[in-house]
Amino acid sequence: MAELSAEPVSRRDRLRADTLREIKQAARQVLVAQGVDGLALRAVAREMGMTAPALYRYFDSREDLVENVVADLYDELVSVLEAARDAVVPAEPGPQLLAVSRAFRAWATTHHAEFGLLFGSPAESVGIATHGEGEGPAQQAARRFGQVFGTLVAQIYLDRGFPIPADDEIEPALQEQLTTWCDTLPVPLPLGVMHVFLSCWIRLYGMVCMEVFGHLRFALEDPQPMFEAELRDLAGLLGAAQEYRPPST
Amino acid sequence: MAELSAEPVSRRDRLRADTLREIKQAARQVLVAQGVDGLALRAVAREMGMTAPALYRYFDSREDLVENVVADLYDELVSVLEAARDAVVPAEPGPQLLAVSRAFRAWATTHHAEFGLLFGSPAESVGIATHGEGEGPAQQAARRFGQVFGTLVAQIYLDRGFPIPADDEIEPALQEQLTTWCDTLPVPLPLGVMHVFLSCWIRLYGMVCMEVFGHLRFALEDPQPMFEAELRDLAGLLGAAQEYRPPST
DNA sequence: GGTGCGAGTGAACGGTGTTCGCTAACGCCG
DNA sequence: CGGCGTTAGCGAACACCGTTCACTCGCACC
Repeated sequence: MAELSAEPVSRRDRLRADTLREIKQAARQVLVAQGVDGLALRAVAREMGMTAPALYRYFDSREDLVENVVADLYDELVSVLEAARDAVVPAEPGPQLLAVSRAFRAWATTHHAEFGLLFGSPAESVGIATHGEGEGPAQQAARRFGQVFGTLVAQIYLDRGFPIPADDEIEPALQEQLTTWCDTLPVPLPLGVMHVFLSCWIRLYGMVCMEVFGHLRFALEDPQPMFEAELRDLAGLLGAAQEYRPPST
Repeated sequence: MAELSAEPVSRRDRLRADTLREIKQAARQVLVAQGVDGLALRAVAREMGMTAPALYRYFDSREDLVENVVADLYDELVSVLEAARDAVVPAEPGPQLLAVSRAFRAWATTHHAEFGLLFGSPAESVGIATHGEGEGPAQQAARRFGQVFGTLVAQIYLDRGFPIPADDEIEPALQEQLTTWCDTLPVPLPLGVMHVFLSCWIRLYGMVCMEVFGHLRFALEDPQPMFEAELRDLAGLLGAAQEYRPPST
């Protein structure tokens, strides 16, 4: 009952896939234990009783490994967000977006190093490596991540709408870009929705980023209340002000 | 006429200060040329015809050097922002804030590596190094940087006011923190002003950060129009909607 | 059952941050 | 003016890094 189908999964391939998983898992452990810059090939290899050159059978370079770890982290984050979303009853997009946003902040604040890798400066991580050409696995995973928020906002808009700027209120240069972006979506939406979504995401990203990177300590010791205030404001923008509820915890 | 006063500036101290300046300048050149992770002690020393161990006469560690470079970069950024502010005629705080915000984005987009060092993940730069204890030179410089925006917002509020939330509309936990922050200011301001300022700064930071770190490429090719749209929105929040003007360039 | 392929190793190269012992020049004081 | 202490700077060294290369071993397949 194992491989009835014509899968070309030889025993070797299976072992290889296992080691590949184990490497990424070890890399992740090193990442959380030692931080981003402590993520050394030799450390990863040591973690799993191997030597550093052996890793080159599985990844082209440290950069390549990091990129795959990033992709895995995105996928894990997406799972966390989806779990938070699906735990909301009744399943209305407004409260779901609140839950997902809170889950995002919770993940970020409890996964410092990982968050820095995904959302910090890509100077020494990834992003421009496969620059210009086809997007690497990290970019694709990042896209899946964005879709969690995007589809919820789209759902809210389609369900009952919220105030959006008219097309001619948007600067032509921005209009054009939003249009080409909009054309990549399966469901056509007004440009104003994309605008509002971007603006909301910028605020959420800015808030969480500043907190995790410690750039909010000059004013706030515990940024959680400020985060909730921003969240309430964002809910208002999406016409869900009456749906805002204080955090359950 | 040189040192008539009782300054204890011996010739040695003067030379030392000069070399210290030269080191930081060289470090900056290496930073812009090689990026953040290329900022190696040996590279800095090579740049100025020295050897790496000699740098330890001036800095405790690479971390220490980077922290001082960060402080210098903050100061330079403050100078740029102040120049942009003072070039506005007539000197009204609304247009000045617009100019400063645009100058901030311009500096960020043209000084990638430096921006990442100042506003990116502090994992491998600075910030938690002097953690808990007295703030290092970088923190102080960051404070001066924030004041450029803060005083302009305060000026706008004192000049003609803008809508702010009442104290009892702010969650108690946030109220308390805003109060302790407010108490450090020379001029007492309503808590709502601090709230609005924080919210605006979060949006500005989020926008610029996402652009510089490339996290906006999934939607926009040229983030400038979106930045202007956000700016106009922020001007509206500060009751300066009618003062908004498209960028001069 | 031999053979080829691939996983894994150890050594090596050039690079890094950092420490230590040394030299040599400089400022200060007698 | 001469000796002395301080200090800037150097070279070697250590441990670590990413990466390459020659090599061995064991499994899979013909």
